[in-house]
Amino acid sequence: MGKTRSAPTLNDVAKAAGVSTATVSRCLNSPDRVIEATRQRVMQAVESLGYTPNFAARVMAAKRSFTIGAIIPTMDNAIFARGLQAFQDQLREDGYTLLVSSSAYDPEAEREQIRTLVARGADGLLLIGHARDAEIYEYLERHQVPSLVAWSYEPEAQRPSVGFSNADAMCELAQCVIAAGHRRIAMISGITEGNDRAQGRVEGVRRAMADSGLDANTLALVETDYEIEKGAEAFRRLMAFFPRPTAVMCGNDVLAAGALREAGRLGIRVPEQVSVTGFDDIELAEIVSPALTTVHVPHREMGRKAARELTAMVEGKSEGRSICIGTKVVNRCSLAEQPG
Amino acid sequence: MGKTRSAPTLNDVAKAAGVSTATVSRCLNSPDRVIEATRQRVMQAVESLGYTPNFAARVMAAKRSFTIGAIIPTMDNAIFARGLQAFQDQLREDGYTLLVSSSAYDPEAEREQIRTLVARGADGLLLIGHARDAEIYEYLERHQVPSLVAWSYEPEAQRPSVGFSNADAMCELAQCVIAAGHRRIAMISGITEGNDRAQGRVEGVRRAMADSGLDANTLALVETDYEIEKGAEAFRRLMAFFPRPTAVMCGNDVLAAGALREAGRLGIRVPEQVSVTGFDDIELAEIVSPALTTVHVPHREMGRKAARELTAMVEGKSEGRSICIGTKVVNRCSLAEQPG
DNA sequence: ATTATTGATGTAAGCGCTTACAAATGGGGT
DNA sequence: ACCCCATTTGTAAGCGCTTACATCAATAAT
Repeated sequence: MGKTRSAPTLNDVAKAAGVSTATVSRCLNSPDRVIEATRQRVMQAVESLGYTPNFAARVMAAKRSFTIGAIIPTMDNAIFARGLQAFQDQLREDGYTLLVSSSAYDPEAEREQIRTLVARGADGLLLIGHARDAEIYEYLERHQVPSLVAWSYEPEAQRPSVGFSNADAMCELAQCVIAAGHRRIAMISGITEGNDRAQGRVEGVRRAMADSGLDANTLALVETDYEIEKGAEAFRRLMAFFPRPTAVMCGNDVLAAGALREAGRLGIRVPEQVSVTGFDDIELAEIVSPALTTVHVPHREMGRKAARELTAMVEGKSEGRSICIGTKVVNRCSLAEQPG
Repeated sequence: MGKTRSAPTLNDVAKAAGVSTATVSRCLNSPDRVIEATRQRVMQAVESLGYTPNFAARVMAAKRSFTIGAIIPTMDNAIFARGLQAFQDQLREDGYTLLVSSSAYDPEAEREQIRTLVARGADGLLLIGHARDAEIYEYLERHQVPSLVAWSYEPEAQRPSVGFSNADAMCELAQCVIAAGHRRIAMISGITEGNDRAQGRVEGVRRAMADSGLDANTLALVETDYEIEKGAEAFRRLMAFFPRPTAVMCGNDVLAAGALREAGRLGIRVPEQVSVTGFDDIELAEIVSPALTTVHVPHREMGRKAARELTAMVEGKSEGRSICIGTKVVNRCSLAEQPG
């Protein structure tokens, strides 16, 4: 005891098994190219030495990492959690590993992360939304790293994407709000700059208003970060407007949860006095009271499909298609008929 | 146009700048070992070629990755989110990158992830809780990868850890519950097998009961996964007990949120009829109604301190100390005096 | 019996980087 | 003028792995 062994290498295994490094490598990567007896001997050695291949060396030699990178705007709340989990599950099934990092909604940080992930040998990248410098795509092309956009679906964009039309989905919800008799509509949106999902959602509300003969310019709009407290703050501001809005549509469930909380603090009853809606249908939507009327996004489906498409691209089996995911309005309790 | 350039290497930069690869490498890694004029010329070339160092090659040559790995039991809910975010922030400040993966509370998966992270060249590892095979620690030692345990503090464990005593913290909360007059106490715990945090929390409740002269064996205990719906289910079962418990202490806020929701569905008023408590004080605790009385864990502080300690270990500046983080009970609305 | 063919294994050339060491350069100090 | 030392730069040896190609043995075909 006490003998300081250091980590074994391919070479050590080869020696122990009495074969060449090539054979060991083959045992590990394409076992069927090696005869049974040899393989057993090698695996034996691998086992007893407790050998783990050095990833960096492998990537370097094979120019393939079986790693997919994903850059999401935030990990702070659950917006991306479920979809990403499904993405990862599917990747794992197909033999890939996922590396995640968050950009904090900062384009500069995102660029940085993309470079990092590529430098780390990611075989493909999952990006959120389309808004992004062309230069980045050039960089990816140069490094021959395919990328797929999720949480957004724009068939006319040149880039492949897996997601849904944020505008259409929100428009549908807005139509429900209008159908419930609301005329003084307000919206708490995420920051729209550089965020096509947030933009789309605002656009959806405006479109529904215009379609119903309402003046889209009367939409009381507040933009803020995706945080519960920010949602609360925005709601308070909106409630000071005159005439006071009767429905507050939120850019996502997190903002809506904040709005609900503030309503509670202000003694405003939801939905009796003011209706509130969300977007995403994350777990939170069912927990708050009243439970949120929101847009359900099939995150798991989106995640899995994105994974399948991206690996197909990585393996040269697809040029990169765009896939549309359906959303639907789910009616809970936070939206009610506008009284009077 | 159309000319397919491929990613530039150190060599390309060296040629473009008219220096050797060693000089370029030095410009990038220890700029002060290179004279100003040369450095400018090199940086110029780096810039114009759009060069990004190949990470795998760098790790391989330098045997240092400036990457820290963290394996957490789950990403599904927010339990680890805030602490991990702080951990990452601090790491970044110190020039490290964080790689996260989740083990889904499966020891086998955790072992796998640890190997993966080490193979990827992680300089250090953050692990959650102490319960773990000795073999794993041997493996880490052999690969000379320091590791730090978080979310738990056990000075008598040989391994360094940053966290708090789960038992003490829960005991304090249980004392509050008992002080409020509750005698029929129930607990919804996470799965305790292989989870020292969950074990500690149960132990804390038992200890408080024993200390107050209650029979710890009368604790009605249900173990379940950390999911809202599981918490709800467990709560329902507990409410069928006779005599019915007057206080339900939950192993974390997520379970408590589920309990609260089920109470609503069953028409049981909290805290008038039954008190409910949580643990962690994640955002959720304030959102649910009634807001949860829970144990506040300073996640950010824990994350930052863990990061500092682990990097110190990686850099050979520390042998691995254990750091204790203080928790405190926060009184909101879900715990009330036991009537009668 | 001889040759072509197939399959298992070995040989060795990198992959793109860091770094020990060598070489070159440029002052002081004498 | 000479030597010494410090500073800057270059040379080249790996890091641990994969894989194209060479080799070799065994079997099938002639």
